[in-house]
Amino acid sequence: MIIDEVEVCDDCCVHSDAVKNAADHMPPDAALYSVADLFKVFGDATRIKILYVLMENEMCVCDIAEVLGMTQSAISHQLKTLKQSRLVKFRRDGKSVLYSLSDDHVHTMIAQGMEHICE
Amino acid sequence: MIIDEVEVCDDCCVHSDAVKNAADHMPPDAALYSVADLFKVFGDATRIKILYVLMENEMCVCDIAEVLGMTQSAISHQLKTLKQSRLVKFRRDGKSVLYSLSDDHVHTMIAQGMEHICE
DNA sequence: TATACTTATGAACAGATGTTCATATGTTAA
DNA sequence: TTAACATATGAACATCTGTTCATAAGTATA
Repeated sequence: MIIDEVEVCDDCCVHSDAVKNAADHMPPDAALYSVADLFKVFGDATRIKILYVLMENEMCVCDIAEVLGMTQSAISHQLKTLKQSRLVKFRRDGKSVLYSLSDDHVHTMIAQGMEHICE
Repeated sequence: MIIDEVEVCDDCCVHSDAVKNAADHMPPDAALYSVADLFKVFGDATRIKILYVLMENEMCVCDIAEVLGMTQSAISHQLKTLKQSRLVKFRRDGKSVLYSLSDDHVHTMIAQGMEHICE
């Protein structure tokens, strides 16, 4: 049996009502890709570390680099990603740029993740 | 000034107390990598779609494949990833293997993510 | 303005990731 | 047991991703 160019089994198609139901309750594709992209941002140890550091203090780029033992460039690149996802905000303070967490979602998200792996 | 093989600025090192504080409050590296890995699993649209489908019904592999319009192989590979992260569980039912969500963490995590992108 | 300092960015490279294809494994029914 | 069905898996391939290196852009001080 061929449906939408994809070959599927016959017995399973007995569940076609379930298939239909699931398809109907699916959020729009754009939303699904957006959430996936958001999680992708959390899906890197360096970025998680940066977020943890910023939970303690507002911090400049080179301080973060020092805490993590990484280059300024690497941190700056990652901060750009975090900015684009609106997970961190920033303000200029003289020569430095001070980064901090955008809102409480970051706390909540990470806490939720930690909870899962600690079970 | 050189610290730990990484060059850092001098002015920023005025914040060395903040640096020290942040470093002290950092969870162990293993935990950080584990959370990142968990988020990485959520960081793919196909896997997000699979999880959404499983919110509605317990489902077999080829039904999921049909809903998403993807090959059985692609879905099976992704289900393996989801199993390894304990996000889905499964049981055999005759020839089929029925997959379902492991626990409520999945709901909570995705809801949290959705909330963030909808702001 | 000139210099030093802090951050941002583009290109390049290596390693990771998702899908496909072919096929193996496992289950049921004839 | 044999045939048909459902799922799992390994290898290969193209794409994506994170870091490095070099350097540009922006800011403050002499």
